[in-house]
Amino acid sequence: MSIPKNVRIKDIARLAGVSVGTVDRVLHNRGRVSEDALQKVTAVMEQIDYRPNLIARTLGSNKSYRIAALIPDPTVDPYWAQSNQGLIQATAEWAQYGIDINLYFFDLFDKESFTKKGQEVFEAKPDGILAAPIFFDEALLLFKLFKKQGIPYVLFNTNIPEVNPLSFIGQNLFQSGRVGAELMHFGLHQGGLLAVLHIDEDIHNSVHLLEKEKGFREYFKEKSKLAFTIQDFNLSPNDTSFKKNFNLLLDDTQLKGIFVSTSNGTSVAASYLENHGKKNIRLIGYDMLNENLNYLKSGVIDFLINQNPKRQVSVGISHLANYLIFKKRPPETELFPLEIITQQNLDSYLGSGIH
Amino acid sequence: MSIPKNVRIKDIARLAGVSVGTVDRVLHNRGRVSEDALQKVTAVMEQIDYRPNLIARTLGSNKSYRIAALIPDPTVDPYWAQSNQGLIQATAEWAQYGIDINLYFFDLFDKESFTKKGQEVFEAKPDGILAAPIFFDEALLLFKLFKKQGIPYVLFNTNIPEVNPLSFIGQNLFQSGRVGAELMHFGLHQGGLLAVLHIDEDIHNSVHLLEKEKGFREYFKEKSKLAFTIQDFNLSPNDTSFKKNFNLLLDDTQLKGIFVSTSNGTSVAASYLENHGKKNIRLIGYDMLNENLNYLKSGVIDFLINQNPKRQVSVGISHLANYLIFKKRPPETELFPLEIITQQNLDSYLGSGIH
DNA sequence: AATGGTGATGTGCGCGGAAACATAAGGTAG
DNA sequence: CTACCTTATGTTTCCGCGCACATCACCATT
Repeated sequence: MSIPKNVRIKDIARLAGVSVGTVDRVLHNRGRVSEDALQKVTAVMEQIDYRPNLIARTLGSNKSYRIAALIPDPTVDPYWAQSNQGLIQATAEWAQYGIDINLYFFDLFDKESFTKKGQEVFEAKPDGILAAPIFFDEALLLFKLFKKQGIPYVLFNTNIPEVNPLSFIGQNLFQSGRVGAELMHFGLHQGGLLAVLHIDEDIHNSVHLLEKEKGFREYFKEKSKLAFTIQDFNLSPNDTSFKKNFNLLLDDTQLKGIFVSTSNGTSVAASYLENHGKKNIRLIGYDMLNENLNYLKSGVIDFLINQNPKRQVSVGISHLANYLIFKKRPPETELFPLEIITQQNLDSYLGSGIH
Repeated sequence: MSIPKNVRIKDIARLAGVSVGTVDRVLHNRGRVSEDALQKVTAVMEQIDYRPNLIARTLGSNKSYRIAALIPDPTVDPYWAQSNQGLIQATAEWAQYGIDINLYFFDLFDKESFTKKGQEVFEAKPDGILAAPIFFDEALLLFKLFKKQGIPYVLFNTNIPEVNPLSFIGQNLFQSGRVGAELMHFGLHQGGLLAVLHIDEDIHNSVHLLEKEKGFREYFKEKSKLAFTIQDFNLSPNDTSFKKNFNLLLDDTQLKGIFVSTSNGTSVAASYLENHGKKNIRLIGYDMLNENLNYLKSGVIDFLINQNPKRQVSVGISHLANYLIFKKRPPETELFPLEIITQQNLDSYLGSGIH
């Protein structure tokens, strides 16, 4: 076994009969290199697998980068609070590599606030951007601007393929609906009514919630031999008729299961279900928010599908940082596994450092 | 917002009024420092959050470390083949940090082979060891030896707390059995017979398989309102009576579900179940081996619990490498999440880079 | 008093790459 | 022909740390 002592720029220079400066210029196409020298260097390069020492590169350059993070205000929403946790963790992790993360929080229910904070990001001229572009039209405009400026951005949670982000991080929502359906189906041995609830204060992400519903419906159409009716409800917890409508639904003797498409909605549904006292209704929802975990432990919620907002963010930052420091291109889209959380595996998820 | 320009050793030296050499000696408790100087330096250290620049440290030292990996021969077993994948990946990942990984494969069914390969590792005097110590007694002897030598070792898959590894990476097997039971229970609406199968060519890890069974049984005792009989079987696929026994089990009209405690056994059980043609028997097993995945896709297997051998190894190497290079102590035990794999979330797991 | 030992402290080099800087050759305009 | 610019190329410095080595003060031994 030969020891492939890592090739250095110095080695290439020696082999090509030029100086390290020239090799450096060739490697970074900085020009100012004669045809002759370029030939010699590329010839050597082709024969040798040169992999620059990233450690040395980072140390030398000693640049510092500013990344702007544009997410909904974490103080008013537990889901986005988890994203923010990811940011805090990433800040600590990347500080010593000269990555500085600046936070821009916008109001989850106010499109104008998104645009305003987006403007602020623009004026700050960061070296990279991580964002949850939950308002489609506004985000479209904003990121076309960033594209023109050549500032790289990574999107998470919600994709906007039209603006061609450096990378998108999230989940396959359609498939996520199918997983929900599968879990639901697994526990049922007779037909009946299934409810798909979109409980949200706002309708901005209705398109995405609908994806989950479509997957949920498709699975049942495709797989189930039993007869199920699937009804969907768009509810806002602020609505006055919310309580009435919900209890009406729970009164239906045919009701067998509830699938909630939002993380915050999951615990709302759970609280109603618990108060109503009805047993044997399956409840499947999203995400490891504290309230959800309590209902999972007490058995009101059967399954949670984990979207892992914290890790989405931390991977997003990591992609940006690697791109800025090491010029390493991240995957165009990174779809997270659709993790299934139950009463019994919950602790193992909480305990593992990854979450 | 003040910019906390990263503190360097030089800064500490300046603030404490000593030279960088002295600071260095204090930081690494190398001694040869006067009480006076030590006071001054520690005083500064307490006021300042010094975090050494790992980049510079690695670059400068430019040491190379040899890690020995002691695992069962991956060519004869798909489970250990996945572990080996993790090793291959880790080798590439850590090469540029000067980490050299040497492989030592032993025969999964031969204790002497384990001891022999262990001896070889010992003679090679590596800087660190990653091992799957599946033969308890032999491993006990071996690692006491390494402990005496002061060579750090990380264990995975199977723990031997008696030898105090630098870190153990694996899963809570008891809880894993509970998860299996929970999933089983979720799909059943009437009592009957449940079988726990330990299908293994060998009995070496019987203790660990038993942990899973204990968890499985406890869950049902604790949670189920229906009447279940749980029977356990120790089977070896090489055994002549294997086929007969298995079909006898499947003929039992009371049989409602099968829980297989081993990854290789899972597909064996699945093949018998499929051939027998009996429907509505739940099958739950372990790990994303190719054969298992096929049976999961075709619906013979309902759930797989993922032990993630590949990631266990890659995390193990990462812990060792960080310890050797950066002196960063890994957690004493790192228990992986008990991931639940189904037909519908399978692709999301295969697609995500983590697995 | 000269020598040597010891412990405390400071200095300087090297790691690999990036980039500023220095040098040398060649060409052009006045 | 000189002054000056351009382009190709080589040389040096810097990044932060670890470590080998140099230095120095102090004390003991002969």
